[in-house]
Amino acid sequence: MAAATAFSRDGFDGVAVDDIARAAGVNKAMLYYHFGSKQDLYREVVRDMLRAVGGAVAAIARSDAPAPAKVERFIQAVADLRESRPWFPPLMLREMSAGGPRLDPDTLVLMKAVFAAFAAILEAGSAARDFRRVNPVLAYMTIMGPLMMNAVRERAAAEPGRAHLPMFAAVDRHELVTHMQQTALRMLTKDRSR
Amino acid sequence: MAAATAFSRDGFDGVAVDDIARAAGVNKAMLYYHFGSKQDLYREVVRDMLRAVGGAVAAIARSDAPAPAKVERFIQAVADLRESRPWFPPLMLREMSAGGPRLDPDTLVLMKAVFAAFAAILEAGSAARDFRRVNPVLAYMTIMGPLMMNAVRERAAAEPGRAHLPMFAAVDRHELVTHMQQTALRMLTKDRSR
DNA sequence: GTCTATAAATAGATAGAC
DNA sequence: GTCTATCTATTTATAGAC
Repeated sequence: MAAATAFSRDGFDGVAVDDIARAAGVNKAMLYYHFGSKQDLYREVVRDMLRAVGGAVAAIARSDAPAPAKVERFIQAVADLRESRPWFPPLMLREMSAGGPRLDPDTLVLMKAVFAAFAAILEAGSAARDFRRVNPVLAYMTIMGPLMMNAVRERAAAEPGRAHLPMFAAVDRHELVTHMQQTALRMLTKDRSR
Repeated sequence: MAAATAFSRDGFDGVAVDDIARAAGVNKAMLYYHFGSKQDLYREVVRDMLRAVGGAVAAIARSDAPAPAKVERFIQAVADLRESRPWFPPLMLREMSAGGPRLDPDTLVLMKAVFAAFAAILEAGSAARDFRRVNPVLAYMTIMGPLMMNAVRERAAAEPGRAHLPMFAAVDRHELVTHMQQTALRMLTKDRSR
């Protein structure tokens, strides 16, 4: 979706509907005909994203793998979603930074489902004594935060004249996933077996 | 600074210079007289923020505490900066999400200093064999990511009609800092003695 | 359904009085 | 240095032809 790319890069206010239309190969009146308003178009983009994330995460939570494997797959899934929908992290972080003024109740339900699936994984791990008890909100932030922030870091790194800065050094995708899987399990497990 | 609050909430394009002026108790022409343009004003806000962060972090890196204590103080300092400058996390995440189009070379130097100080802490820890070798960029993301993302999560949680959602539950500041300190050290240390 | 043209509002920036 | 008034460009949104 062209709108998703534009919104994630320039923000809701930074994008002109005209530009979205041109990028999508239609004209402005078409967008208004199909979506009603700029805000409705934006909401559709956010919802599509949240449905994708929620679907993937819920499937993992429902599976019957051990909880540590579920956490590893959760991290892999979020990393994969970032590949298939590059606008996911910046759009999410922008919306949260703004205080979520364009998150209506229907969209909040979708966000809620994502977190609920993650929390269910933690709960399963605690019940099986694989995990110690951790505040699920903090655990969620600890896993999602680096994945989201690294994605926008790479976005900023891609601009010209940045590559030489150490903080914008390229990080291999597999290295990122492995690091986050290890860190997450170190955070969650009681013993030192990993 | 009123401009910082406005930019962090609504983004560069989402704020009208008129609104910033009103919030600051002056008029628009005054802002242009003193700052030249909206972009220059924005850059001053970002630079002020980065100078504050860089100063705090560099002081910690320079101190002669053991590396694990430095990491703990780093986390505490970032959490404190978020209190004294609430616009810090959203402004940072927004700018990175946009690809940093308003980060000029002088501002990048300030960003570079923050990361350099953090990397120096890691290096000291590795040299003293307190830490295992970890990609410093990933370690930086793993610590900054949750702190930044939790800050904007709380911002979104503050909007009306959100408090009942589990993902917007309040998290005690001390609990956040303690959790991040523990998680960071679990990530960095070879053994699990903590 | 798809387009062109345009209305109506708003924004960044400046001129010029004091 | 500080203000009011205004210019100019841009933007969301819609009217109306086809």
